Amino acid sequence: HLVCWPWPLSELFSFFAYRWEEERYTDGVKWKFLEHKGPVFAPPYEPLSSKVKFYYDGKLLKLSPKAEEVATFFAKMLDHEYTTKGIFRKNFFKDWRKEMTSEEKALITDLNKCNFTEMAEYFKAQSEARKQMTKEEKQKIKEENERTLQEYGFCIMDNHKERIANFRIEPPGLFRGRGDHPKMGMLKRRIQPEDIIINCSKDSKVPEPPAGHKWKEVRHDNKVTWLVSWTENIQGSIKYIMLNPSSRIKGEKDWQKYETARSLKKCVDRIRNQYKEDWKSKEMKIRQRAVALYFIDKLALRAGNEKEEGETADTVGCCSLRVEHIKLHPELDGQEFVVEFDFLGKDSIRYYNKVPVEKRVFKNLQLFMENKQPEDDLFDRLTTLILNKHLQELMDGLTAKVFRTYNASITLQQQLKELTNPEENVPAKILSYNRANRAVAILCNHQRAPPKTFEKSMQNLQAKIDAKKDQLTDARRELKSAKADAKVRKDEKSKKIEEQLMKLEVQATDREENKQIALGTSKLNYLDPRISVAWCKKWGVPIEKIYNKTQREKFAWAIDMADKDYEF
DNA sequence: TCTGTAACTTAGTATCATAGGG
DNA sequence: CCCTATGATACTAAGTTACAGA
Repeated sequence: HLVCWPWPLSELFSFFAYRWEEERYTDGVKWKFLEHKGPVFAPPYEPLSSKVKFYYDGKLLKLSPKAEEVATFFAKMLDHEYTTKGIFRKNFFKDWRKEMTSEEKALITDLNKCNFTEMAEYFKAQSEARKQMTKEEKQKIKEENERTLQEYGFCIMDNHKERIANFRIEPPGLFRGRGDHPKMGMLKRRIQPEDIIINCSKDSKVPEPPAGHKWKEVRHDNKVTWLVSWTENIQGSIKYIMLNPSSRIKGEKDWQKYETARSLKKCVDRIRNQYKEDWKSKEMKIRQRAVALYFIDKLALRAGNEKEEGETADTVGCCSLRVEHIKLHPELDGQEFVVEFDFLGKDSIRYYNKVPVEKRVFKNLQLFMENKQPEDDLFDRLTTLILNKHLQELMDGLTAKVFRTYNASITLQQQLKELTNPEENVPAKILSYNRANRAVAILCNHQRAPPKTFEKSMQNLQAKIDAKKDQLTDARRELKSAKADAKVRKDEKSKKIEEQLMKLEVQATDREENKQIALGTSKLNYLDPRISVAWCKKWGVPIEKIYNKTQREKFAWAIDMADKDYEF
């Protein structure tokens, strides 16, 4: 029979014990049996009704189906700011023209003369209509989605029925990278079965391609975890369909990641002493490596691989920092040796920080910057490969990103110890948890755009608080004037209101502090879940207050494993 | 040993679903 | 009961690291 996550503790342990002891999977074998139904393709394009008009240079023009499809991609984005950006428009227009007939190509030579407004309005009306659907219509769609999920959303890997993460092929559309992306606006082409590589086991039932089509390839590679792959046309990179985080294969990997971070804990002092020594090395290469590692450790910076210029947005990590990204202040606001960082990191999120450093680090940075232009590499003798090779020698499995995991998790554990007040009630404890989580998010620079409705929602909450305060005043007045026999009842009532007020105030504080901070990323990717589970058990906070259903599924292994005394 | 590519994790945001207040 | 604010989920881009092959 098929066993789904979350499985019982005994089974989890016996499974892993079996794996390690019997070495069931050696040499990178990831599974023995894999069967699935293949991907779900994007729905085919439905040509617009002729009532929806497109105008070129003020004149009505019926586009060929291919050109029309691409035009609708642009029309759907019309009220986004980026359709006004030069690069977006240039890339879009170039790719759109490739889809045109020769007649269209000859006629349509200027994007500024294209009028997409009727198309845009048509799609807006469509989405309005979708919102206005009756309950029954919505229910029907929901059931349809559920059927698709049941058919395509699961696979069998070894003895488990597992949820697939992304079983739908990405639909065609216009590419919008993050930040200043040189390829924004390019056409992301439609993926056909002929583009798809299927991966499954030899003894499984191979998924059928859609009628009249063939797969590009069917392979049986059990050294990888993906079920389906295709090559995307913007960067030429490979996209994969893989399993959900709740799956055995992902959970096991996640666990392993935190175990590696815990082994760093055991030797981090030695490594820190070593890189401090290396600041004095006579070899420039070693000094650069040591200063970079110090940044990675202290500031939780990413490794910073080299990137191909012009292919992606101009972002950097530690090893790819340029001279222009830091400023040295021998003295700033009463502090000595301050380094001011200002650069765009992953997803073009700005990293801005002023950090006092050891004198020796400061002097080294001055040295690295000597006779360089702003656009030159700060660490010109260093790459992530060199750094990771060095780290591998210091500890088995150590790479630059382990420091982020380690520092995030250890920070959570410390902060929880510091901030949790045993006397406080559950909502206050949860505020402490969120504050500990927040300290990590700040360390890892996990930012978000303040929600559009932020101000309004704060006002609403404040109004609720004010109303509750009035209610409390009334209740207390009633209590005072109440007769002896009603006193107890009235007192309970004010107590209840007090508690509600306190809850609201905690909520307001939490929300305010969280305005531009995203907690989700660290919670999902950096914090050893066993720390949180242990904290919940220790303080009697229900785990549901910390992890929602999906998160509990992802961290099922940790929920089973950790007791209240777990130490990262 | 170097380089390019494959594999897999990490990331923010758009969209969807639903709980809870009016 | 309906509506909307909010949390959950879907989506897919953008990183890191492992690894194959020249």
